[in-house]
Amino acid sequence: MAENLWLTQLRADGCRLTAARRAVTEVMQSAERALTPVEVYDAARKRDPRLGLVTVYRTLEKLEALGLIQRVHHEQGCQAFLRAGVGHQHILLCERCGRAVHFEGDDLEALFERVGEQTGFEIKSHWLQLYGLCQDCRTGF
Amino acid sequence: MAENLWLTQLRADGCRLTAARRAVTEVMQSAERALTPVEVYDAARKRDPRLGLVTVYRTLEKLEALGLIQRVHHEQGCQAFLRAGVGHQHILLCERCGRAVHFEGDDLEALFERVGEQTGFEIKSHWLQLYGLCQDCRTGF
DNA sequence: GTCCTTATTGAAATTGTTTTTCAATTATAA
DNA sequence: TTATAATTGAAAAACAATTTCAATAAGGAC
Ligand SMILES: [Mn+2]
Ligand SMILES: [Mn+2]
Ligand SMILES: [Zn+2]
Ligand SMILES: [Zn+2]
Repeated sequence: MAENLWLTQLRADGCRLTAARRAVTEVMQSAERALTPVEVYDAARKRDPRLGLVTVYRTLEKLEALGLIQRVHHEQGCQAFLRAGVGHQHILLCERCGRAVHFEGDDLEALFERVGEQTGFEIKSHWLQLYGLCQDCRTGF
Repeated sequence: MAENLWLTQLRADGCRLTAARRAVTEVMQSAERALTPVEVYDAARKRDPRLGLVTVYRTLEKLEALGLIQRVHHEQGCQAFLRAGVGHQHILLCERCGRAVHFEGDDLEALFERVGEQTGFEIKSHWLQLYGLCQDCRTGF
């Protein structure tokens, strides 16, 4: 069988393993940057030419529900998906090529404390995204 | 005349002051939470019943270009607008009632330093949003 | 105030995206 | 194999945002 982890997860969730799901899964697993549904569609049809866009939407929804991919918010347009990070991580995006990297270790407790006191809010969660230039995009290309 | 600041800014940008712009401006200036274009439309029509949704889109675009309002990204749906913060500020949102508050004073230099070294990225900017419960929503209401 | 120019407007049409519906297909367990 | 029910893609529908365009009206010139 030699199933990869995501497919095993899908199966564990009661899903059938279809050509469509394999194609979308492979695309998302190997993507270095966040992809829109249409981008996933175009890439995945190279593996399964009969694939429909509707199924891409449905599969992305499923993968997101399983925590295998996550939505990436961008200044203009927020419908791109990326492999999810493990545990508590955030994303660092290259402004030029779009490459996405996860990082961890942000320590914001002191900030929460102070902001909570100043505003009367009880801070529950946060959302942090960094932007920059990746190694390749810095050095020539 | 007694024009308020946003209208003055619009005029300085060469805009004419119309009923539509006054209505949208007033709505956005007094909103305690981020509003979608349709929400702005509904609220602003109470002041200018002839207002069209297209003009709401156009006016929001203009106000955003002038830096008077900003887009707020939310897990489901990212087309809401809010008064912009002054200088370098971020947003704190109430998960229950949507109330939005600006705060400042996040110091992330050490994080950037470390993440930059680990990833090879040159960090250019960042995006931070906090979620929680506002005073009212914590205490009964 | 009146006139003139031109930015602005709203309705309608268009475009683009996401969701729903449904009959045909097909993965999987028996 | 066969039976069953999940899954699929096409088409339609719903929704969101943008473009087009003739009518309107803001604001400067007088
Ligand atoms: Mn964090
Ligand atoms: Mn900051
Ligand atoms: Zn790059
Ligand atoms: Zn609240």
